Amino acid sequence: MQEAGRERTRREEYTETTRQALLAAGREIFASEGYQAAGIEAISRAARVTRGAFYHHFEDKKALFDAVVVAVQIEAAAKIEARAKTQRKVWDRLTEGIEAYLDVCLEPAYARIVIQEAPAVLGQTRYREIEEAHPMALLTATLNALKRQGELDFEDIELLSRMVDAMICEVALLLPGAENPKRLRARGQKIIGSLLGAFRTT
Amino acid sequence: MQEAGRERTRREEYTETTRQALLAAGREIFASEGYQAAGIEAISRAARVTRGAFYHHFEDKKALFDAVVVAVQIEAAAKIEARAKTQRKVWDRLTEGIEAYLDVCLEPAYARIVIQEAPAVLGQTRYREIEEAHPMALLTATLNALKRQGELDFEDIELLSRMVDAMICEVALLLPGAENPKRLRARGQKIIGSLLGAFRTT
DNA sequence: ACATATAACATACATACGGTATGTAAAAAA
DNA sequence: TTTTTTACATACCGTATGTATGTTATATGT
Repeated sequence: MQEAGRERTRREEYTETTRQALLAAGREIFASEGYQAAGIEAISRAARVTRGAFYHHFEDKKALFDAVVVAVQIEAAAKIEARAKTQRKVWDRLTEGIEAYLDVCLEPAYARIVIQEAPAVLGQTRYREIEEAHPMALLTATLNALKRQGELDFEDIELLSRMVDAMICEVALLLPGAENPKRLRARGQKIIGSLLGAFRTT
Repeated sequence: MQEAGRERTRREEYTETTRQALLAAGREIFASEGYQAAGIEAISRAARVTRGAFYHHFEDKKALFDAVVVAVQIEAAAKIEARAKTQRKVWDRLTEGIEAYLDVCLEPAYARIVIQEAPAVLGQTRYREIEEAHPMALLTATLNALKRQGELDFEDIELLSRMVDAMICEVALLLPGAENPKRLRARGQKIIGSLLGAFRTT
């Protein structure tokens, strides 16, 4: 049995390290090969362990994928928040945050793992659960702040957030295949801006 | 060798029938079990043939899924077009079409096969190819008509269509889990309407 | 300090599923 | 009538997931 407030043992450090290795390997291979083509054997080898170790740390393949998505989303939210914080006025934070979100969505790993595959692999409900807890929480919070300040007027901020989120992802998925990405991005931002503008009061 | 303009033989009718049976079975089982869980064996059994027949008609599992998605999308486009045609003014056709599109997205089979799984299974590019050819073509055409009539002003109608499409799908995916679907739907339509309103000139 | 238990893996095995190669019967073509 | 082709069925193979069992090092209790 473990004592309550005990020091962290070396062994625990090791295990945490291998767990992280599995997570990192999964992230890599899921991003490059896709969920289905990513073999547990390959992931384990990349983490320099056997499949036994894998199944010791994760229930199954889906569980690893879930963990990867959560990790990626937490990271994304952090990046976005950092960028947003560079602005003082709330409305500027919003536009900066959207900009940052778009940049994140353009990372190939994020696009493939989170946007393209996660909804299908984890199911809509679980996917939204993760999304709501992390990157979308920022959007919702910012829009709510604007609403409290009387700069924005709409009943259902949660829904408005989702719509903006959907539009950002749509633009992000379109960008890699566009013949003029800069222009497309500008136009996309214009559309998103127009939507928000429609509910802007000041 | 086959003659050029020859009559349709009974045998050809039979083969077409089994192909349709496979397609129908695939549609059923993909909708209820999802792509990954849907076994080719199960699909073949449901179509009352063996796996040999399956592989005679389709290259592989993905090919069947592709065919199913195309069929579903063609059907969807037809439904939407029919509903839109009930209106005379182009702008009313647009809103009626959006309404119809939402209804289609709410069918569980459509939501699962087309919206949730198709992008991941077929890949973004192929998915968009199908989407562009069928249900989105209507949206784009209508918006372009409005633009020509001078009722709508935006440079990139294609992009605007995609945005509206994304918003509709977002609402549709949110609806089944909502505690007040009617209200959510109304609010969603309001947001979409606001976006279009932002580019409306008249 | 020593025995015991448990955590962190490795190994081996069972199973299932996708895909392929081959076989066959009926119908169309020659 | 023979020959070929089509539309399947059967048999088989490889691979990937998941599970059950073994092993070793470390932590714990006496």
